[in-house]
Amino acid sequence: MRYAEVIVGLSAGTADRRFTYAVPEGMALGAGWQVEVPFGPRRLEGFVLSLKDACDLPPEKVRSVLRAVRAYPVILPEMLDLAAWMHERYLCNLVDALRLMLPAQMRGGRVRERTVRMARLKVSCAEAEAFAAANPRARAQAQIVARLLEAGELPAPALPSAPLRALVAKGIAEVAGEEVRRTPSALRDAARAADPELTPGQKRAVAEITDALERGGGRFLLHGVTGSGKTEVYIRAIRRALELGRTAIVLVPEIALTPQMVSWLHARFGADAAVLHSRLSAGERYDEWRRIRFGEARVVIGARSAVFAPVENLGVIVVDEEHEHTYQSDRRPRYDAREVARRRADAHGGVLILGSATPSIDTYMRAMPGVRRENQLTLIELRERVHGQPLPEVEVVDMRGEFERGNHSIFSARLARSLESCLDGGHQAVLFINRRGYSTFVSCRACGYVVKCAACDVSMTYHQVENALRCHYCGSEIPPPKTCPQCGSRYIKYFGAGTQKVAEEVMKRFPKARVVRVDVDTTREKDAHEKLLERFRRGDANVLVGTQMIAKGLDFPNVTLAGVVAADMSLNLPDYRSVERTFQLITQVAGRAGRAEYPGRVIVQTYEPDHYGIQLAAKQDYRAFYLRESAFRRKALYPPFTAIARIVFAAREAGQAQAAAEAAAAAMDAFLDRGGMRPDVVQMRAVEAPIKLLRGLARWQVFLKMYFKGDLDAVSREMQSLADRAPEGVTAEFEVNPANLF
DNA sequence: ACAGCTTGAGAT
DNA sequence: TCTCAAGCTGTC
Repeated sequence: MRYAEVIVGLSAGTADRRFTYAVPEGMALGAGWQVEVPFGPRRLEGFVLSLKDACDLPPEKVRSVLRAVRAYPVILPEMLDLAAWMHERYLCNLVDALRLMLPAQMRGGRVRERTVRMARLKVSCAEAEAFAAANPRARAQAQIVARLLEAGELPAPALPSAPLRALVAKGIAEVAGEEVRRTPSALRDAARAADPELTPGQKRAVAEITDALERGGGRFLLHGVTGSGKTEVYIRAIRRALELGRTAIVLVPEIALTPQMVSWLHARFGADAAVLHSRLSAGERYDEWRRIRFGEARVVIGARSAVFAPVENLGVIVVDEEHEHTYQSDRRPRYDAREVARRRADAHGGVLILGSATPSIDTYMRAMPGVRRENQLTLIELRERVHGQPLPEVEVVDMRGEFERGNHSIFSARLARSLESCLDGGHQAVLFINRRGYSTFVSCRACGYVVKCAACDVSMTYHQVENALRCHYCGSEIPPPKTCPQCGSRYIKYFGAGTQKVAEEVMKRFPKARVVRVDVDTTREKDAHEKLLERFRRGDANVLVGTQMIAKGLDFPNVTLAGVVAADMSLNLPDYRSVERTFQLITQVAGRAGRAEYPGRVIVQTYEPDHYGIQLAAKQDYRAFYLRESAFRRKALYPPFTAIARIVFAAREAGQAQAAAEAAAAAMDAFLDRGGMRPDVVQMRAVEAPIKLLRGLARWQVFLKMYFKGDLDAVSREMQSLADRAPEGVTAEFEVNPANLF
């Protein structure tokens, strides 16, 4: 008798272990297979971890596997190991890790087979034509016959159903389930492109990476200035991997924001490329997954979750724009795709490439000397842009001076002049403002009241197009007040500028401007993002106004001006990474201008022109910025020199959240003393969260900061278990080095 | 997740 | 001493 060790599809702590089932005689089964098993009174999906020949449980307790859901292992052995590692590393249930590894529609047992019903003729061409001629009154039927004669077969849902049914009933046509692969639109009809000539820097980078690939792996930080052609380096490394019979994964921060990366890869790898991302339809995603699983597609491109693509024999894994925080999952399991990528590369003896023009401080530090061997990255630098264009000049404009000179508009004289001449010259401009909506907050001049969301502790943003105040955290909307809700005054004023206002001002002041606005509000619909960018690419629009979602990877040759309307907006956020993020934003924005033959100009408006983050970004001196910023982090005891962990407690009543946080903090105190860990901990306390009310729930947190050398794993385990035991009515979320501190 | 069981405080 | 509901435990 054979037995299967199964992880059942129940995401509960007490069920998060192996259960042993008997394998019925003759049932094909193996590690990584998806099964259906009896569990108490219910049937559940499960995953086989391993098979064995003996079982020490009393026989009456052992039940049998009901069926194998699919006739092949859905999870490869390497991925089973990966799930086990994630279980340890991210303190999640094993099932939750396993479930990340297959598309949503394959979970939960019953999955429809992915067939499209196709209609085709059941009789010869001559007979079909004869039928059409003999039945002149059945025009719709004749039309279908004509279309089928032309096309051979057509998807049944695309044809009028009543006449089609009639044809089937008469034996003229038939409808059968046919397996059809749905190819995502991005992959359709892309032309194969030729290889461009590499710069000397690119050649060196490719040589170093492919060398490592052939010698059993390596980990690289590819630090290349904007426009230095990092993508081409990825492509050549991937090409080599394919030549060696291996596969590749390319991760991008968000697929909708980097359509060009998708088309580049497809242009170079054709049908070898597969795309995985959240905006695919269920069917598309399943088909792509299967193409990958069965080796039909060997290059996978996708956002965070594509790191779990079921490739075998992985040779290259690229994490593009490595510094983006979208690589950290905000849901459980709270994995970091960069870590998972590294782990997969190691498991396959493959190469990991982290690429960025502005690496995170954390990553760059690992490319410096003196780092522990297992964390070490090899630094490869691309210092020159591909066509030898210079990096654009960045001008920092002091907005305080503008105000003194009587210019109260959102554009400095410098930016206004530059935009004017850019448009006069027939070129295009990109303007960034890191806030969507029209006005960033609404306030009463008489009493100073600021309109806040009723469910969240944040001020509401005025959206002019919708004429509503909107909360950017929970999405709720209210009509703008005509009088102050607090003092009744009618002097309600709108402060600050968002994308809507900037777009409006541009149209008002520059008659030549044809504006497109790109932010979450204009890109909610499927493909809206691509359509808006396409308008800009074709030249139907000449000014692109947007939030930082447009800062990445855009490559428009006719853009000669890039402007940051208010650089301070991200500089003064209450987060230790605000300077790093501002530096990244300015550098990325600067990289959008002057990518082809015309030189680019970049204008950064700020009220703090002397801030090192802004000055060094203007000089585009990453190394100097790194040295300065890492010195600050070391001194102020911020990551990566320390680790931050927190449990956020949320409850209807502030008192409940506070009590839960204080109880957990007391338990942590006891734990730290018991384990002798106190000296490693910089800080541990219960405090109100920076945003104390979110979606109607009061929030408190246990905030912990500890030295890098401390036993973070042990502390994390304790904090996770405290979070798991949160009292009734209180939700608790545990996070290590969270992407957002609110 | 959910059923079946234990256990504990009030009602008879 | 009985009863009902709220916590606890086990699910191969």
